[in-house]
Amino acid sequence: MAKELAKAYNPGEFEDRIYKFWENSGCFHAEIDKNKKPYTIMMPPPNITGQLHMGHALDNTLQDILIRFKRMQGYSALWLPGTDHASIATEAKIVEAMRKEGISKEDIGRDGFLKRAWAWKAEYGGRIVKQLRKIGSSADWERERFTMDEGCNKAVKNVFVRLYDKGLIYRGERIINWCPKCLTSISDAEVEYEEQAGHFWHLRYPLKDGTGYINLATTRPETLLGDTAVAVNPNDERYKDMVGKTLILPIVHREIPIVADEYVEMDFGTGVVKITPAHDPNDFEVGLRHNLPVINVMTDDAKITDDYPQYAGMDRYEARKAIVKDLEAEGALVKIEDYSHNVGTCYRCATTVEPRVSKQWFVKMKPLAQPAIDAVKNGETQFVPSHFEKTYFHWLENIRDWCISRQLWWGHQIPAFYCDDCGETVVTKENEAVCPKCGKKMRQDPDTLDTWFSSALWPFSTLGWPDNTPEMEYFYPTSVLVTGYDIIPFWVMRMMFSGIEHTGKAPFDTVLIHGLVRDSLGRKMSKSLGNGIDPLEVINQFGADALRLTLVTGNAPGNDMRYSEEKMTASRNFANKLWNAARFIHMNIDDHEVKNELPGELTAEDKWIVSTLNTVIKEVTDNLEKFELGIAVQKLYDFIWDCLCDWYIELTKARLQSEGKSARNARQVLLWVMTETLKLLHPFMPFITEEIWQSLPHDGETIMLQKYPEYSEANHYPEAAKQMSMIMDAIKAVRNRRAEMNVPPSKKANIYIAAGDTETFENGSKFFIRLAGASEVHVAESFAIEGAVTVVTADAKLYIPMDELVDREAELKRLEKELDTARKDLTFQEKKLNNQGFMAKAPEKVVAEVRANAAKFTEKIAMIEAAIAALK
RNA sequence: GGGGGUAUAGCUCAGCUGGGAGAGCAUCUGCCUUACAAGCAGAGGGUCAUAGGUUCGAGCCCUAUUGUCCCCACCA
Repeated sequence: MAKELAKAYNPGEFEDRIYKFWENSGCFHAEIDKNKKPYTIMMPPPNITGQLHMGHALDNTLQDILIRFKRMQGYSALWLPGTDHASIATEAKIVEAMRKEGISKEDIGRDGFLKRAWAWKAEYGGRIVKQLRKIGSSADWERERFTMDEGCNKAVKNVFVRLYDKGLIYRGERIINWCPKCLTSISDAEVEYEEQAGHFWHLRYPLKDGTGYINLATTRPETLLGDTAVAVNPNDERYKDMVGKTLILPIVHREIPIVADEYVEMDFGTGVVKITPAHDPNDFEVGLRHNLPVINVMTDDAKITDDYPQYAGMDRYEARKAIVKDLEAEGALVKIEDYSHNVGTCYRCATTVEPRVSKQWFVKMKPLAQPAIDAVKNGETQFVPSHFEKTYFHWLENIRDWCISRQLWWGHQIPAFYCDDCGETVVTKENEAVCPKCGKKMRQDPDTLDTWFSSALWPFSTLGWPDNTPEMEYFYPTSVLVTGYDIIPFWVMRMMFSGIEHTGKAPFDTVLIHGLVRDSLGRKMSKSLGNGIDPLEVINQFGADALRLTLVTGNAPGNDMRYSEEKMTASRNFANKLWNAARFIHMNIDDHEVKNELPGELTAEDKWIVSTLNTVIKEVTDNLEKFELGIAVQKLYDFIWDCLCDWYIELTKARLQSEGKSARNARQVLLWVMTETLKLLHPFMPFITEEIWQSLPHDGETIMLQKYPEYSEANHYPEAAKQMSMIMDAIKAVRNRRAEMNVPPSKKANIYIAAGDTETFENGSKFFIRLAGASEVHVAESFAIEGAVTVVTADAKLYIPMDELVDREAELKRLEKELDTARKDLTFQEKKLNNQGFMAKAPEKVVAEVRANAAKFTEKIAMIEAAIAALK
């Protein structure tokens, strides 16, 4: 039984209600079903600290479109959602909250802190997934996971032990990026570089033998405390004799050698570099090559250590000032230059990173990277668009070992145990360990793992791995990963090598990459700029469907897009258009018994809309299969607005006002076409399509489980389509002429249509009355009419006798102009037909098209010439 | 320094394996034609960045140049 649609489109009235209906009915849930093919998408887990932003909205809209499409196609479509524990971000948030209460981490200890963290997660961790529901995400919430839940923890331990046993995880004293504010190591990928204005301090280090000095420059004079050498290029003639000599380090007065190393550029500065292995990654490498001591001069919060009493406790910037002053006093400062250079900062807190030598855990990357490269090279996984493969290769080919230990408490604790007595290390999945040598209880490594270590396992840890679960068997490898290009190095890459290493299979068939949502000026949305748009506010104002449509329209894979309110208005207007088309159909069917199927007998216009829809079905499906979502939705937009609303509904109005079979059939076609169209559109705009579908006569509980429309040979009517386009062309031409002559729509006129195909125009003559301002329509093969406005199309010549409007001169001029255009058109086609190369090499289909065009223009020319003759 | 994206109508962007350039918005004209003024009908507006090349044919493929954006590396 049809129920009433509200007068205006008001998404706020039904979106939440429909979402609840879906969620309660369980149709988001995917089951293992051997009669269906699986289709799997793992939702990139948003951080529990996160708030829904446009990036999430885009990412989830794309995934939801794909998953709804495949679900309707009959796949067992699993979209597995979840959240990420986001170690640094979450820990920072909790530490900050505690700071306001005057408590520190140490005050409450590890267990107390973790208790607080879990409580925080329980309270706020679900916020983001609630927000994801607002945009219509049809995720399987029954399977929702968390990167720190028991299953993920099991997978993490398993992976750690496996890689350790294979020698791919090791612990070592290395130089790493250290954040003095977060007090943890961070990986190379977590360092962001920014241009900063700084200085070049030119220093003078004296030779021990008193024979002279060596000049060099530094941007960080405070690291001088940790200098253990000075380096020059081995090929540098200027310093050839110096190599091997000893210098006295100013202030500290330590003896340091001059070494030769290829790393030094002769052309830069004085060609001399001071070497501080403990505080610079390159210097560290030089130090290794020359066996230099590593002297750490800073504490973990970047203050000078007690080894240098005159600076002890100063932070690095204070110490810099003091040291520069002392250098000057000692005569070791030559000059100061302004210099702008890139400084590494913590991606989380923007504090300048301090390179630091410390003992950390690493993953050996080279052996893992190669199979991940191969999987994409051999097509096991493909990127869309494919050029992102290059980014991916570039990263993997230049990869360095991954520092995975973090000096944080919120995360997966490293499953390594140490014996405080004998120094033995045990790596185990168990929760405790006893020293195999001295039998003492061992102490677990206090550090946790990089957040990405657990997200790297997301595609299979969520399916029960390492156990060989039925889910793993059925849903893995997954079908598509949808994510932004900025996440390729952090996550895509790591999932790829993890999946291959641990399951033997690449985790996805396709990686669909999208761009960033920028503001209307093209700027990245950011908190500091305050230009972020809150998707929830947008949904409140325009509706989730409109937001989804905006995000997917005109958005090609991999490209950034701009958000603007104008686009939202346009999308909302489209929703309103569809809504009103549905209301129109209601108006016409509500008082009748209307079957939702095509009638046996179809008129030309019925066949035209059915056939056009049929083509749209085929194209949209093809586009979706190829991830061309923006193109697909554009076609639906055009079909609905242009074909269905502006043409078909208008074409049927006259019939609908009549009685009998013709009206009955029109109602049926309208209902059927609308229903099929709603199904096609449903993945893109799930709420409005459900609401309308429910209101119309239908079978089944929800549109989301209807079969996605399929192309049908029976609905293919090329002949009717051609006939209708002849009529529509003629109607457009008449409207055009009337508008040109400023004839008001209220002024009707007779129309005489001279055409070869009189039958088609006879049948279509009724349309001219409603759509072309005709009072009467006459059709014949030819007419001899004088003093009429003449309109020529490729298929017909139309006369509109409007004596008072006819300006013979103007009419002649216009016709001559049209003749000229038609002749040019013909020449263009003929040129091709006379081109031997074209005739010999162009495909038959193209040649035939050109021939047909030539014939059309020839005919048109003849008609225009006849019209001109008649006027004269 | 290395890698990549992008350049199409006034603006925002599509353009699928090469076959006479499209949409939305904006502009202009005329319409309250009983689904919709969040609408209808019509119009104007583009040497597809530049220069070469491949091809019967190039917005699309190749080369170079220019503008612009991004990523990586980090010369102390």
